[in-house]
Amino acid sequence: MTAFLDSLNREQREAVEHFQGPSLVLAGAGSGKTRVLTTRVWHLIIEHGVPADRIMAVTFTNKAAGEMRERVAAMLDRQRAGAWIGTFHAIGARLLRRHAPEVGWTRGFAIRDAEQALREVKRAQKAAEVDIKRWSPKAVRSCISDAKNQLVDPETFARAHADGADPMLRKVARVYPVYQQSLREQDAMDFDDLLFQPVRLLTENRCLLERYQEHFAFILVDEYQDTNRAQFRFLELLASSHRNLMVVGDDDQSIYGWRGADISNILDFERSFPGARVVRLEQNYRSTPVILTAANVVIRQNLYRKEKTMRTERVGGPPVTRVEAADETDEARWIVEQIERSMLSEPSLDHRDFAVLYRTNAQARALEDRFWRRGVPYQIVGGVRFYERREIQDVLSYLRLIVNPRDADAFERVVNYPRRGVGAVSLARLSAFAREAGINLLEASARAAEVPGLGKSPRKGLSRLADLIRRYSARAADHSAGRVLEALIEELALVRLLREEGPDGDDRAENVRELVAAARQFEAEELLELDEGDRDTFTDLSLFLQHVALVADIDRHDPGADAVTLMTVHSAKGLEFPVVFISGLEEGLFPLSRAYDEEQLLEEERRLFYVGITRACEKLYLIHARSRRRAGEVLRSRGSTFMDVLEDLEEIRTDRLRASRWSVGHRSGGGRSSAAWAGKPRYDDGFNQDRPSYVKGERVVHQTFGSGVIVELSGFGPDMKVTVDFGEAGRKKLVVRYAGLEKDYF
DNA sequence: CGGGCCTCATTTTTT
DNA sequence: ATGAGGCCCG
Repeated sequence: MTAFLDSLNREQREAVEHFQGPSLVLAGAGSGKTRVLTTRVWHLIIEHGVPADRIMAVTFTNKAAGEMRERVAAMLDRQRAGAWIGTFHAIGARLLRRHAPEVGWTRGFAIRDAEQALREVKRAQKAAEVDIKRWSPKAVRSCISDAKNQLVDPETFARAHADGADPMLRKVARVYPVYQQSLREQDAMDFDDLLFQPVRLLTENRCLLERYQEHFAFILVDEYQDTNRAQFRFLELLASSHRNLMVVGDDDQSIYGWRGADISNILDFERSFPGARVVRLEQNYRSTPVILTAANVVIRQNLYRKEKTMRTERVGGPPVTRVEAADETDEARWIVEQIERSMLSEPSLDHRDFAVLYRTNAQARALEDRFWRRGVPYQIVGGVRFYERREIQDVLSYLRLIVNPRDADAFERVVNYPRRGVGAVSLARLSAFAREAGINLLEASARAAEVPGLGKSPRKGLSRLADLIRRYSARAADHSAGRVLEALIEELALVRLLREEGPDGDDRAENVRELVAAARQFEAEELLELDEGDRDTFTDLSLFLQHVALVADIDRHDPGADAVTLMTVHSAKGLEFPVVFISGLEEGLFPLSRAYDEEQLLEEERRLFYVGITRACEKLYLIHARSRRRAGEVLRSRGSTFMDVLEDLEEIRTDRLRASRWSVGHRSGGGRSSAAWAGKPRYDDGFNQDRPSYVKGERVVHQTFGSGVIVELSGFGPDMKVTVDFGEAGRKKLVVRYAGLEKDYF
């Protein structure tokens, strides 16, 4: 039994054996933190006799949760574990599945994904008469999301900003309450509600809070550096009485600041929980010292962090290789060839041992093209997510409507697919009727005959739809999700419909089939792990939808597949590969140009680079291209300054660059030489006299915002931005090359 | 009401 | 470059 403890180093053991009180484990990359977490759960159960279900372990991804669940179960040797292990969102949802009525929803509430939420924002903007063109729904959604993550409810927000100085916030102050009201009417929550509403629940219900404080005697949190305000508050509420809270994280790997993650949660943990025991895990078990040194040197550039240096007992290792390519095609070609070369010279390597990481999903395209053409197996994680594909959303919307007839978003998606002759006009008439009668759209459809002004075909289409949903709702009561899904697809002849759509139809039909398979798999595996109470309360179909709403694309990554992994650096967090290529290491791309504005953003980009480096066990390649197509334009670029601090690099140029006469005498960093192969670069350097330059205080005219005064300049070259005060229209930060500004000479 | 054409913005990362 | 969304016409 002590075998689990004996295999740990001193610090890991200290963390595992920590019993009561708060504790902060600063776990560097590759330091075995998952092992520490799982072993501690095991230790609490076996050594201290804590009942498994009184332990809550929170992770960042479903995948991490699954891994932890498995490992704990394995250690406990088939004793039913029963600990609450999951993401904040999953755990929040689980609590709400029990108590939602106390905050204004039913227990069967639907969960809106990002896209559904966006449509909801648009509807809310229309209802609140906030121009959708002037105020981008995406920006509004992100404002609302920020507010929820800061635990600001619609009323408080409206009170604070309705007459505020910021025009954007003034608009959001009108939209947010409408948006939230609409969600509630449809019995739906967005992702942020899964954090926000549990906090409300526990704050407003003293009794319940005490019950759960008592129940969750021990709380463990993974990836603590990525928690936001709402998550912190959730933990604080539950842990404030017993303070048995262990958080594990690495401030150097905090890369979700843009999503509201607050790095000060981890930096200030000792202040929030005085007396916390701090354990540092600085021993790295993953990478060669060469790679580790590179990582240390990079992250040391950051100021806003807790000082630490990862060390390893390993020795040697090949140098980090810096590769310069001509453009993204050349870059992709070189990477694929290098993988083939490596596998030839090192027969023990499999495709699965390689990963190609990049900053933005758009970069996957050129890479995929090359892998595909060379016939090298690959798997891409991220990009267009499976569950967000149009055909999948269409089918899922039927299921959503079957489970929850109040779901107007699902209704609108489904009402005219397949065609039922119901367009915008009919829908408006139906909505008006429904509103007047105080019923939902589905009920209104069942009474289509009474709706004034409806044409013959919409009338017929609507009552058929109502009938269809009614039949399937009945069927869902005693049939599995897979069966319901299959019957539905059959009845709607969806496969044929998709096939007839054209070239992509077959793929789409295939995806729909994959969805059926996913439902089947859910029933065979995941369903069994759920609460018995939940399984009694909800239909299988409802449980399937609850599950689908919370799976991310990274969860679909199969580390065992015989394929090279292509993914963003963000997605790669928590993973490791023997050989890692980080591609697109260019100024403006990695770091992304917008990060130049603020030191904090730049530090986050650097942490992201650090995360990328530390994914590699044996060999690391850093690749940059001299020119790259981005959004239709060819941009010239130079190697990322992030690489400048690295020493002892092996430096390579691709064949194509060597063959090009332009590479002779090329001044690195200058980026002045115009290359024949790169097409006509539109932006050469920062000193182009054809481009207007701006100074503070200058007057400019913008097409929509009118005349304004420049109050600030930032960025440089193609990324130059100006902040302009347009008076009535407010202050805007604009990218010069897109803004189409003209000088205002009065 | 639906199809096709045109414009426009996109260009970050995801539970 | 490419896709999504809006607008107009049949």
